[in-house]
Amino acid sequence: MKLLTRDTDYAVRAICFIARSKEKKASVAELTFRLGMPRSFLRKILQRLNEEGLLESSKGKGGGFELAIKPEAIVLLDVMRIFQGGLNLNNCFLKKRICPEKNVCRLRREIGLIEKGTAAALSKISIASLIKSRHN
Amino acid sequence: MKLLTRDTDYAVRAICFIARSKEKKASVAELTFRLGMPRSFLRKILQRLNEEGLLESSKGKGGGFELAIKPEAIVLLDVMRIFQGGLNLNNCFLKKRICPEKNVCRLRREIGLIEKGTAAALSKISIASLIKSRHN
DNA sequence: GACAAATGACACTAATATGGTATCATTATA
DNA sequence: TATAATGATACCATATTAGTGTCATTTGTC
Ligand code: FES
Ligand code: FES
Repeated sequence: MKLLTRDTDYAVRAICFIARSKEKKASVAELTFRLGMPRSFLRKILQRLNEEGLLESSKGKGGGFELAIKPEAIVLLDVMRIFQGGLNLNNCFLKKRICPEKNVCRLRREIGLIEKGTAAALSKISIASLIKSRHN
Repeated sequence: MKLLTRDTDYAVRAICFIARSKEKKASVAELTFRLGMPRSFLRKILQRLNEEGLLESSKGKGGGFELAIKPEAIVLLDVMRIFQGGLNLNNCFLKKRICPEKNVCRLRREIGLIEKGTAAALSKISIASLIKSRHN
């Protein structure tokens, strides 16, 4: 299984590119060209990031996307949550009902802890930290 | 996103049940009844666990499934790998080719580390440790 | 104002994964 | 030989993932 899906991945790379660019702003055209992502798909992703408040868009000629908040303030988990809904415990089903032992279940407790650990790790990695090195 | 899919979950619970049962063996009928899982689905899962060497099956009347190895030797990651292919880095695509920066990419390195950490945590939880408490 | 260059909104599609069912064959025991 | 079990395997329904396409709207420039 994959921790990050494609859209999360594209989103992170696009955000990194924008954060690193001189103008602090980029159009879909430029991003498509520089990052080689499918144009329409990328547009959808950027629009979503705009809705969610990570990016800010400007329409019309010369428009594009820029960061809405500082690169230190954007972490992987934020992006992941937008496209994948974050980490989540799966329910245990017992005859199609949610298992009554849910709260005492050892398995569920352990998995819950692991998910928390993973989420914490994903929260430590910011866009700022990613763009320090030359590569996305 | 969910760390474990349904089949992994069912598998773990079934293995726990078998490990805890007096006879150290159980039939699909019994498991279906006691764990309330869809019968056919469970069968498929058990067959797979048999193929993969975690369980051993006996056919014919009085048959069923028993552990092929000690409960201490089965960890969550083993089961997960069988049904979900384990944790895996997603490839970065650049114009439909695998990204040439893959090896120097900061993002990929960080994600790789997180996956390793998660996998390590999943490897620490054995069936033996799960069946110590009364609940799966 | 006309035009071009940009995003907004949103409907649609294709491919794959997930969750589940069903059937017939084979084997072992009583 | 009847019965109770698994083996093998095909099938199905739904959800998720990945991606495309179109028309509307906004904005800067000539
Ligand atoms: S929550 Fe149902 S067995 Fe764990
Ligand atoms: S591997 Fe391609 S940008 Fe990270």
